[in-house]
Amino acid sequence: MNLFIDKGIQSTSTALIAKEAGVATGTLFHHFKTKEELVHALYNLIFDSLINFHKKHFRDDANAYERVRQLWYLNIEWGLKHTAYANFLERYVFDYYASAVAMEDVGKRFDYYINTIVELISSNLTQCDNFEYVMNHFSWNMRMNGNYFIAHPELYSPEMLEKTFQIYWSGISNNTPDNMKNIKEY
Amino acid sequence: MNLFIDKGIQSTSTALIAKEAGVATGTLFHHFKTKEELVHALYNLIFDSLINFHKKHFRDDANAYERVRQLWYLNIEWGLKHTAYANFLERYVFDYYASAVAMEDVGKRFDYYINTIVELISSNLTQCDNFEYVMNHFSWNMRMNGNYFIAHPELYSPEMLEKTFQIYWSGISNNTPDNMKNIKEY
Amino acid sequence: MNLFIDKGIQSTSTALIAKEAGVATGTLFHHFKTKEELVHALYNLIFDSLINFHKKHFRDDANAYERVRQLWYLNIEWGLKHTAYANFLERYVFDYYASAVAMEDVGKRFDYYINTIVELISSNLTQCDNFEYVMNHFSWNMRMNGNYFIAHPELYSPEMLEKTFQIYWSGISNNTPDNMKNIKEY
Amino acid sequence: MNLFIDKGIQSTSTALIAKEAGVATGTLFHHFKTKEELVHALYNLIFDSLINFHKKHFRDDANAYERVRQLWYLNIEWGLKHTAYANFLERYVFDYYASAVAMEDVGKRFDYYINTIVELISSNLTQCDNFEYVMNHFSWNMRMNGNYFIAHPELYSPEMLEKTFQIYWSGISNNTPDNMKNIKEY
DNA sequence: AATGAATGAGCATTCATTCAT
DNA sequence: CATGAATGAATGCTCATTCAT
Repeated sequence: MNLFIDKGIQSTSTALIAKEAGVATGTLFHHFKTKEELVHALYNLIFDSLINFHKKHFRDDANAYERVRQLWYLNIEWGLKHTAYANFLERYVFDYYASAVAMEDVGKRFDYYINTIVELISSNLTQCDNFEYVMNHFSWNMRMNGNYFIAHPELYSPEMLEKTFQIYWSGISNNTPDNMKNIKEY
Repeated sequence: MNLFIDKGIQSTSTALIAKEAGVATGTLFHHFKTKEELVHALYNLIFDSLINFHKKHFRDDANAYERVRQLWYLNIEWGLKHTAYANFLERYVFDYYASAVAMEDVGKRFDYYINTIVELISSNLTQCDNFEYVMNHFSWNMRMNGNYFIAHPELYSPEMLEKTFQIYWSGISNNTPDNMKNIKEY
Repeated sequence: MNLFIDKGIQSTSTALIAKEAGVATGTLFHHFKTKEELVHALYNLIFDSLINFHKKHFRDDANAYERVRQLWYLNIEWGLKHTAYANFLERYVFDYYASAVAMEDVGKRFDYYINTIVELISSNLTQCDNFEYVMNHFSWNMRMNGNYFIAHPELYSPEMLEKTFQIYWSGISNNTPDNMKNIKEY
Repeated sequence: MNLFIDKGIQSTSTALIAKEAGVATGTLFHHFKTKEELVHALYNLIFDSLINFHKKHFRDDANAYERVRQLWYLNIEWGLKHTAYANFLERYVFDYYASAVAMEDVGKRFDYYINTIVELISSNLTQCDNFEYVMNHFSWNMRMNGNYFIAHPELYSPEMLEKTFQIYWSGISNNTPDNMKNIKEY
């Protein structure tokens, strides 16, 4: 995992992985048919950690707003607890961006996540009713903030975490401040 | 460029580039000393296109709010005009993320961009006065929206573009709607 | 080794080495990190052979004249026993002439060789008291004669070998012929 | 020539030669069909210089001993006058060692050189009557001494040059020192 | 289950040479 | 005569994968 984070997944050779792991190259291929399978197994391990963290703490009975706030907190706190995991996930997401397989799997296990966004929209709490957009907007902002806190741990505090969520929520929520009503055409 | 977008920069071999370009491999290295130089030359070409688009349309005399809104529009519209350029940039930014050289260069040519954010903060228009955070938050949201419109061109409309900016701005701006004042502790 | 002798070290490709060795190119690089490492390993093997031959037969307790004569004999006889080794060494010495590393290593293991020349000079047996010159003169003449016998094996005989040494010695030595009359048989 | 001396003939690319010469690569091949032809032309130029220097100063009417002494002086002095030429020749001789063509050509133009050695032997002045051996021994010792003076110019003096010849001559000559006492100054 | 030598296609790069201008 | 872009085979080296032990 550390090699993948430091050098990138493609640039890390199986020989180096084996050496770092203290085993022979052949051993790698005894446990994993291909390098990709190894990478995917690591991804699953980490994704499981995330899901389990969510499962342990996520309160399903809260309302949509509270649930989306929970997801924000849980994701970022998990990332801060497991910075290497979070860093690996960033690498993985990018390198396998196009991989439909991974995304389908994510969808299945992220049902509570999806449901939250769906309910958020159907409850008319968001400015935008396009599911994909809201989902995308939520994921990116969460990732951005998680990465930011990992890169600048000294800036982290419960207040700052709450503030980041409020920045997110002020943006997407349906509450229009009065002073935004008359926007001049640019 | 298309190969880089489809397969990634590392995974595109010089042999394939040459074949696609209809020249011999040697010819590549006659024009560019290394593959990296070729990639960087392409990046410069594209970055120049972006900068020139900005220079052509950016009104420096507007206030900070209007300038940040201009940047949002200009970036996204440039991306929609040159989707391949924008896609390449996403690849490049990730693959060379750590490259300090590239970032330094960006900083120098993005002075008007940086100045806008600085003034935004000093004018007390933002919820957060940390330059790096506001900058990061702006860039990511802009990139996200740009990518979103490129992936879903059917959703693009001037109204939708304005809406995405308002979502961004409602988030980061200092205007707190009344109904957000009493946030329950979760 | 044979390829290096026939074509030169630089002009022998790793692909050809592998082919001649009956292995895949990759196998070469499994055993030796670089071509240079392979060449150096071969050199060490051969140099070890020379040193071991010397160690086995060289009588350290003889006087300087007898020791230099021994070196002459041992070098040339080793070359005749291992003509390919000697030929490779000629190639290597030239190609890596400037290589300070190799020369340093040679110096360390050739202490008895150096000591012999030093004592030869300090015993006032040579016409010239410049160490570097005497050393150089000795090495070149020895190499020349070794190569000559390898190229013309039909000319080799114990008498001819002795004669070559006497030609060398008559040149460098300080002696009038009279005091050279009773040379003990080595 | 300087590139060949510094980097070796093979390791100097035609592109670099052209650049150093301030012309386009194509221009090289306009004047010389191949790189080898260029190298050979340079060799001829330098060899001509040597031959001309010999022709200018060589006194054919001297006896064999005096003639061989002249050759020693002329060769080494030419080398000291044209160190780069001499260095190139060393490179060339080695890289094209096996080249029979070059050697044949040398033979034709070195007739006075060959004749000298032949007469030396037939006059019974040498310890050894094998032409090839005496020739080889002479050439190597001359080259060695020439290279030595080029590498250590501070050691050169007319006396030292005479001494090197005497070391050579004491070695190969048939004479007891008594009949070597009255050497005419050349 | 573990090993590590062997594989060979693939990689970025070099370079003598050609040729249209 | 001069140019320099174009060529493509060749080079040293890498690497995911295999397989006999």
